[in-house]
Amino acid sequence: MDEGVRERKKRETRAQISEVATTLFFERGFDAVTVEDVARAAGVSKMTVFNYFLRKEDLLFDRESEGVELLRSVLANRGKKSALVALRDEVRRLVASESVFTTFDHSVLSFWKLVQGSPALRARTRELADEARDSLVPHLERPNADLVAGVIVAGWRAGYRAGLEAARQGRSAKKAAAELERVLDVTLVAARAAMRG
Amino acid sequence: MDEGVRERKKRETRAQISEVATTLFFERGFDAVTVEDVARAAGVSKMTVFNYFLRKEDLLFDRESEGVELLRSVLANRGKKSALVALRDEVRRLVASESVFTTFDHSVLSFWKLVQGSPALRARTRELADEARDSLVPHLERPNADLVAGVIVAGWRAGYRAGLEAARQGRSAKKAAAELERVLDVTLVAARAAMRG
DNA sequence: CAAGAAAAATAGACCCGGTCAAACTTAAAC
DNA sequence: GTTTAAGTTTGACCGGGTCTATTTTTCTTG
Repeated sequence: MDEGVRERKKRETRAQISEVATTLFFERGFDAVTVEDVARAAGVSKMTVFNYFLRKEDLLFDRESEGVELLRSVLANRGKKSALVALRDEVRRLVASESVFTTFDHSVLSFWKLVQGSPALRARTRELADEARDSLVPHLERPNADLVAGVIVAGWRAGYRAGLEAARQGRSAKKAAAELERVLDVTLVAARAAMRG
Repeated sequence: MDEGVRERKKRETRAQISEVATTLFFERGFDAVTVEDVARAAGVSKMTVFNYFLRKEDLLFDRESEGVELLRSVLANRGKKSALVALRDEVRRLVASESVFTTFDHSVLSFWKLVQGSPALRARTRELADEARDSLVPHLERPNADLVAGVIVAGWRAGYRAGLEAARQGRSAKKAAAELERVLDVTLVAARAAMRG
């Protein structure tokens, strides 16, 4: 028995809450929805919500940690490549596979707008960025590892912003993705420069 | 009449509150002190505290915006220098003038410890970093300005961490400051690389 | 100097995110 | 079917932060 009734219900409840919450957030904006609103709409108590999600922001960023997970796995299975090259190659692969195009479609633009509209959510993105940086440091060669990790994360954020901005201006998702790739290429150069010292 | 009783009292009250608050924070830790504690100790009401300081964190970071101010003035009066060189020169000047040494003395180490011990304060430092980045962008040459600003801020943060870490390990403030300067030099190289593309 | 305008401080109620303790419900294990 | 443990709920509580109405204080002007 891999999954009893208990486990199943937990998974369902969690998914239910997250889904309901996301819907409400898009309808009314993050700050205008209280946790109790979410709880009521999900047919559950406020405590239960906080039982599944540590912070209110996690209701939205639930699968955002997948990004950190991907980062980790790329660095873990990089063979003889340097961390920098492995990351660059992964980005190229993503852009080539076109799966990244959906990153800059309309739905993600409104997601971005939602995030930008809430101080708490913006703060959470910053926190996630710092976490990514810290988890990156051990995979980089010793001198200046902290700086290099910071540069990479700064580059990722800048690339993301550039892509979203391009998409916001009505350019195609493909062009937006290309913009992301370009900024990341520049970032790679900068990171290498930082690594040499 | 440049300053009536009204202005003077405002200034005094504000200083009083900030001072009392800082003392309490160092005594008991940021999260263990409530705003009402601060208000009571300052002989004032809670509302008055929030009247002078928008957020609780501002009670501690009151003069932290001086840094942003310095940044602004350096960039404004840089003559023909590039923004990057102007910033590098300012850092050199600070380190040479030894005024930066006090940045890594014991009192600032405990300040740092205080900040690191509180999620709210750490979040605020991240917010300040992003604000600094955004205020930097307009002063940089066009292509990749956003990325370059991000690199500079990442470098500044990394340098600061490096200096504090050196100080924490018992090295002299002078050596810690030299460490900061070294990281910033590397950052300059990386930023230049990012600028060229 | 007196009286009213303007600014600032106060008390108090209120909202929301988040935590805690204790009781209750439900599924698991025997 | 009874015990045991996990999960949920309720309700109280705390602290940051906002709002309103009231009072105190300073400034101004006649």
